[in-house]
Amino acid sequence: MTSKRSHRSNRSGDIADSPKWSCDNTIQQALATAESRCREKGLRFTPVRRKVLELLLQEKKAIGAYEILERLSETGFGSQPPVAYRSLGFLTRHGFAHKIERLNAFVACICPGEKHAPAFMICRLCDSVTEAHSFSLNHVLGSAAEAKGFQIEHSTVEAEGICMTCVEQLRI
Amino acid sequence: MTSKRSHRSNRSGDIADSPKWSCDNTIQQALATAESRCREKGLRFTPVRRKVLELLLQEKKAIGAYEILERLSETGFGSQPPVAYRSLGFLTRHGFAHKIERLNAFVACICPGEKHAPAFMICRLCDSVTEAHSFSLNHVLGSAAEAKGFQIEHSTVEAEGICMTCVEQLRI
DNA sequence: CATGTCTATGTTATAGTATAACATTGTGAA
DNA sequence: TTCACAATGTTATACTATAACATAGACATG
Repeated sequence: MTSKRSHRSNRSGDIADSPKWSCDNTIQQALATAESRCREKGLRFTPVRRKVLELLLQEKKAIGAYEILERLSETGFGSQPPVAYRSLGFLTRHGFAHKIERLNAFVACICPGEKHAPAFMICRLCDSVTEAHSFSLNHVLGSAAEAKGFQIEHSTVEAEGICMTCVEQLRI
Repeated sequence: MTSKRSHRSNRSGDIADSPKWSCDNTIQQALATAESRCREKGLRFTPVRRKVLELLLQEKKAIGAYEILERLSETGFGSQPPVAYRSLGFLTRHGFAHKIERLNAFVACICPGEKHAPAFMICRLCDSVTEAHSFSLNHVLGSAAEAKGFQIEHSTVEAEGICMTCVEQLRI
């Protein structure tokens, strides 16, 4: 593949790629939060896991396991897929990151360590992924399921379209 | 992988696997409907495409592209991945089938050829996939997006859990 | 401190999912 | 008929993910 993902990025790659969205401060803060959440729960927030979360936090986009892996190995960690997948598994299992199913890629969570059923907005122009929480969405989904006698254990809600920033770019 | 999917099927495979959920009658009817929808829209409902849809209609579960491919080639069609992927692409693009992102697998659509934003209920015990339509769900999702200035073009809603039948089995 | 146990990391190998690119065939309009 | 285009078929390869086993750390217990 010249890849679904890279063709998605053709437009405005300059916008999405260069300026990191969060300042280091925020990232360090998020990492510290994750660390204490882990301590509380008796989980081990090891160096690889921390590094993977840091990499995710540095991006506004979702990143694939192999891109993570590449950056990990540049930093001296192992260079084989399980190294990335295991940390990603840990982070997603414990609510520090999410997998975006439509992209086979991952994002940091904005409310780390909490139980929640988020919805994601994926911009097909700038590739940004935004996490949203909607009580009513989950309520309605729950009702729809209940009506069929279905017990939801995990929900995936992903909307693809155009984000506000890109919509505005188009109007100009 | 001994595979996520095959381990998912360990329980009650007997229930889900043997009896096809729809009688041939219904399947033939669905195929006929698809055929006329295609005619209306000037689309070509070719033999491979028909066969793929038929295979999907025969299952209550989602099936992977390679499983489809295998059955296709047994029936005399080509045996290489694009053969399956192209038909699946056609069927999903035009609303005759859906991809279940969490499973990397496909299901026939229950309201073929219509524009709609379905939600799916995936049973982790019997692997059944049920399509549901909820106006309010889409409404709420749309509102949540609108609140962020996001324009939804396509939505993916997939709930994983336990279906009514399996819940009842557990209670017995 | 020694030791056994459990978790995490690292590696090799391989399975599973998907598409690019090009050759060939079929279909329909001019 | 012939041209243009869509569909099918094939080869080759890219991308995503996990199994299985070896090694190394963490940590509780005697």
